[in-house]
Amino acid sequence: MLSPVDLAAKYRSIGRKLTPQRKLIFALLHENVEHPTAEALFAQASDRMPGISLRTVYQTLGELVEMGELQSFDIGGGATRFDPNLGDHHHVVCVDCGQIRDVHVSGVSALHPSGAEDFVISEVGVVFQGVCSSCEKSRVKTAKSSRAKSPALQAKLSK
Amino acid sequence: MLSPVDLAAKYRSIGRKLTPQRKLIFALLHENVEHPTAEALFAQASDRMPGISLRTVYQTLGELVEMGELQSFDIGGGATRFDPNLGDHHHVVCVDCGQIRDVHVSGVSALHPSGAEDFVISEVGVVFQGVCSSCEKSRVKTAKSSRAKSPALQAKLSK
DNA sequence: TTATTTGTTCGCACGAATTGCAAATTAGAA
DNA sequence: TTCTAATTTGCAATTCGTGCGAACAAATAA
Repeated sequence: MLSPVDLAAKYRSIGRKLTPQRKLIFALLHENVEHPTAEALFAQASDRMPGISLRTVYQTLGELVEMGELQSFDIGGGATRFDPNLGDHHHVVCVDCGQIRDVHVSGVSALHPSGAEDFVISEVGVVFQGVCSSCEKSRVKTAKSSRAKSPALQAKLSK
Repeated sequence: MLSPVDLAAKYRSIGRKLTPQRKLIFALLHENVEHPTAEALFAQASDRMPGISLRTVYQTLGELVEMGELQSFDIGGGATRFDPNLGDHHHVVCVDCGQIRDVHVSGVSALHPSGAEDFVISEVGVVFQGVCSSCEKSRVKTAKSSRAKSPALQAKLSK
């Protein structure tokens, strides 16, 4: 993570300014490991800086991504997620509660796609889907009643 | 891929009907390897069946996913992509033109996330990002002029 | 065959997530 | 302190989907 001084320098180097809003958003991103959405960051930012605009949050996030100081990704759910972790990592998602966690995965660089020989690959992303332990627990209780049927059948029956 | 007869049977088995609209959408999905969005399918469907509703397309896609006859995924760009390929496969995306291609990747099941020991993993998805050969070619021409600078700087300069 | 029930399609309104634009502010250089 | 370029904001407009109710269609019962 960049220090405030370095961040200011980085902004200056491209003719931009490190404003209080930018400083706050950058700080919030690094205090947070939940891969927040823009709206979530806006909510947090509003607490510390009442009046900050959602538009500014979007704008700043976009800039940081462009500057290479932030990663963004989509994994369903509609909203884009942001991750200040620039290191080599991947993600695990709980299909139940939606939490996203950074994980390390070895062996990823050894993966090679067959059927894309004409591509020059620059990045590889791995996403694991599963159920976290706390969701698994609450799931057990209702397992017999609600999870015995297929999703399609459930949908039909629930009408 | 399910034959029309099997698809009808599958629909019947859950008390639903294989309507002309459903038949068309299913067929279009299987004629298409571009992982279309709902809107794209709607456009294609409209050609063959003028008057079909976008609402019906969304509805049918949702059903097929629920029935396990279709996969859906998000990889940025806003719209959900649909893939009728139910086999074990992954995706490659061209960051330039946006094309998405199915690829086979061996060794995926051997990947294990460290930092998520409390998760019960059910699925793993791998997405490769890169540039396809045709984009690579058109890229070369403008390489010296536009790609020598960082994205951030380019953005600034293009104002 | 006609009436009835049940499942579908469709149009429309609404909601969430973003982005474009122009006016009002503010940070920094001179 | 002054001035200029960079920023922040609010608001309208867009895109992607979903909820809902009315009009339709298909299968069934009478």
